Amino acid sequence: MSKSNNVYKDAYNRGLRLLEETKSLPSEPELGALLGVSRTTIRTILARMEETGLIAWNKRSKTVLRVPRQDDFFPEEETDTLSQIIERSFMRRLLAGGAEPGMQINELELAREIGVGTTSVREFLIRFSRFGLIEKRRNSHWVLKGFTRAFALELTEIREMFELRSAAAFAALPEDSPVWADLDLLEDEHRLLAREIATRFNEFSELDERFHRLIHRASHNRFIVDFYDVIAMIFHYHYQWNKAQERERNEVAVAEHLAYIAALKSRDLGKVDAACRKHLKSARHTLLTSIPEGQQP
Amino acid sequence: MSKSNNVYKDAYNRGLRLLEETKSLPSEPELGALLGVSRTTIRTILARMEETGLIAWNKRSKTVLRVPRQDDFFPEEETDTLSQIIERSFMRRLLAGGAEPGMQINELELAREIGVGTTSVREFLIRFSRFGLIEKRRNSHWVLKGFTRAFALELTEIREMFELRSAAAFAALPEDSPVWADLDLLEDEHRLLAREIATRFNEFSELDERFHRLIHRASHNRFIVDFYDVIAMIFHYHYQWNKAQERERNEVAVAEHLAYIAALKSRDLGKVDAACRKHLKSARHTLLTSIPEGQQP
DNA sequence: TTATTGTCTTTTATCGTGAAAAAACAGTTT
DNA sequence: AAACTGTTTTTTCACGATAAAAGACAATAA
Repeated sequence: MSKSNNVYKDAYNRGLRLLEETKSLPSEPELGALLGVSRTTIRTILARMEETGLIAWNKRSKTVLRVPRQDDFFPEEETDTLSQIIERSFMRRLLAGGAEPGMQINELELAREIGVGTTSVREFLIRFSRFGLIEKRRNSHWVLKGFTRAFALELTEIREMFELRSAAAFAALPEDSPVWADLDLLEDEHRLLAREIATRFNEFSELDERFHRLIHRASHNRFIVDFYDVIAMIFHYHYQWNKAQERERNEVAVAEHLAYIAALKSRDLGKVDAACRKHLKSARHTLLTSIPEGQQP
Repeated sequence: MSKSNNVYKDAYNRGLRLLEETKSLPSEPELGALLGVSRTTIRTILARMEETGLIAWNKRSKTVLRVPRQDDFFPEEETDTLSQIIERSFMRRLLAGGAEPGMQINELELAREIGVGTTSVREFLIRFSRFGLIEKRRNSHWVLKGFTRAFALELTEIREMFELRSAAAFAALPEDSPVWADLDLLEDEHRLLAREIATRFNEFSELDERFHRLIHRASHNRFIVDFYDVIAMIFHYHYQWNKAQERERNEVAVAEHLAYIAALKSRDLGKVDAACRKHLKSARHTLLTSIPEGQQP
């Protein structure tokens, strides 16, 4: 196998959802823009849709014949990127315990275990190295630095530095900047979530990321914006392994976000600083308490 | 060709220099530690040294027979890593002009031009992407963001944030920390260079990097330490293309460093902050004035 | 018995190759 | 003629294979 066709499969699945809404599909370039793939892939999708009797396709006319059934969709797991598969697998090992700091990482073994080529694993490790959890020894193996307390402290130190600066930049943005509308929308979503926190608390992490990314973007600094990838990645997995008091934690965080948003809207730099600091402090606390004890150096 | 033996060649060249100093070489493991390579490579080196009549090798005894000549050394260019070759080639293109921001980067074309496989180029681009000069479009090509004024400003913003913090951490280090001795040594080197600046001004860049890395290390934060790689990389190439007033610039910088060092030794946070700010300001100015005009967006 | 050498095994670095996906080009339709 | 479809070319992505380099193990010498 040289390259999986997950791009096609994922786009196909998303394309199926379009069939539920319309009686005929738009032009190929339009579909390409809609699904974010090339026309080549669109044509492969259309070909299969025709084959399975979902549409009648003749040049410009693409008539929907029937609504897609559950078994028309490709299985979820076949739509993942190789790097997503590798990352998940790698993080599972990392968090499963037994992954002590200092331990060496074997490309070949990882590749065999996950069932992929070594090149993909290498490329993943290179990409992953910027998160600061692993390190390469010159023409030799990788070393696991581990998700330790030191890591969490170093991460949050930078995060706090960057976010305080971004928040200040945000508050200083002119009245007519479109970000204020974005902020209003996010505020509404927060209020809604706060009201239904009892049942929807697990939707917070996604909202959290969108909120903080909006703030960081105000810095207009690529290094600050990019650094949020590290935070997002850590929090993504952190949310998965630390379910203790998830509802309570998220409830507190939503309230802090609302206070933070109010401070931003007030444009009062003192208030912004205080609200930001308060939220970051509790975020740091949450992260620190969740570090597995076995991984202390 | 599947893998070049540059590790061997480079270690061999460094090994030759040992022959000039001693009459017999130490054990294989010891040599390995000395040259930073495995025993396998050491044995290959010894085998060649024996073959070319440099040493007599019999088990433990490795007697030096003659001093190495110039033609015993492998050519300099054969000792480079592939990634060094690719980086140099890539940067040359980037700085040669005609590399407008937004331009797309072609892996295959790069690989062909440099005469290497696509895998190596891909891995280089992934590694290089953390410098913020290029960006990947999801399952498509890379896009050049370019060495623009915006880039320089974003870079220096972070640099200043990080260095001010590191410098403060440095000054707060206890009396008995070994960094003070390192600082003393660096101070001496600065004084020496200041005295002979007329002839040795081009040695400043290397000293500059060592000095700033020492400071950054005091932060004890991997993200801060790692970020210096971005700065070092930019300054490395910056020094190559901007030779205007090099002597004057370096003379000023050496003086600023000495003031900075004095401030650190005084442990007076106010003085440290002032000296650091002053130096960073002139460093930023130097960098900004050197940005090629043609690359403004 | 401990470090060192000789030998064998494993892992990393790099390439060429082939399928998936993108992009370019050419011919059609409205 | 502008946008679309059909066709061809190019590029990206991922693999297996292979030489370089590292590492492990057994045999040996101090």
